[in-house]
Amino acid sequence: MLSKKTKYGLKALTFLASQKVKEPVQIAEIAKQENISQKFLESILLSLRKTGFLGSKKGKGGGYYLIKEPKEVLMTDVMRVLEGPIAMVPCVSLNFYEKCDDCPDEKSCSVNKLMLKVRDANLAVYRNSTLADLI
Amino acid sequence: MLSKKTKYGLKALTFLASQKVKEPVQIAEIAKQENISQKFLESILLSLRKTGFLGSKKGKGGGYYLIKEPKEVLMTDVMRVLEGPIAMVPCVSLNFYEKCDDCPDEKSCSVNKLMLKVRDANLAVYRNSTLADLI
DNA sequence: TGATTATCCTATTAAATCTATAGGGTAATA
DNA sequence: TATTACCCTATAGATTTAATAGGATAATCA
Repeated sequence: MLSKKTKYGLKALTFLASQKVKEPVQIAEIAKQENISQKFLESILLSLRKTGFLGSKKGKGGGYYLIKEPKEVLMTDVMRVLEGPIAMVPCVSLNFYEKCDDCPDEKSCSVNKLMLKVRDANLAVYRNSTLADLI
Repeated sequence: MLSKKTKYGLKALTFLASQKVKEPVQIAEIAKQENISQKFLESILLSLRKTGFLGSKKGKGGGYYLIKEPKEVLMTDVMRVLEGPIAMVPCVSLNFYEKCDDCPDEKSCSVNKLMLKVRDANLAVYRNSTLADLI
């Protein structure tokens, strides 16, 4: 299942990407428009800022804004920040590789074999999708 | 993340599929060979039996065995039983469709748009994989 | 028949994760 | 200097996952 965090994060990014005027948008505004708990959204936007997707401005007229052009924002990067590893098991993860405790040999592991295919399929989708494609 | 239930279930199915002699295999044997908690595996095998993947035999010489030929066992079916819906959000699920509370219009939803592609990619993998391919 | 074997089934608990909320701090603006 | 709006940590509630406990039931074989 996709976490609410990822769902809300994607909606917020899309919302910002579809703004005509490139001015900061307040958390409250995004939360209201997208039916998201404001406080929860706050923490999500914060993490998107810390990972370089968003910029922010404090005080009156402040809010969040996209740093890059929507077509420059790859879904692989967004998903890794919001949802975590794209692979369903650590032993097939490119960026978060970890060996399984139980499995003595990855080469002969059926789970490894299947999940490798799944990872590749998902990567292909995310690598071919940008924020611009979601609008 | 893939649940342990699914991971163990897949390993057990593969273990049974790779048996030379088609005789029932005891839970304890599978648990030992695959490093799985026996009691946990017990409940997993039970659910695989109830969903028509496995047969069982009680008493001495009893155990679990595959009902179909490995190449007849589709991963789409296995995954839906073990892991649940293949889709990451209910609004793009073929077999477990549900409308989102928050989202007013699926057609214009960015999450829906992206997750539809992901679902299709995953389905393609699972539809093209059988238990025989995992050995 | 009776002892043994192994699955069947329900309930419960422990741990982890996810989602949301609370409450105040900090910086920018007018 | 008052107001606005982001910043940050802590925590609680809910849900899911993983594992365990304990016994019931059915089949086999001596």
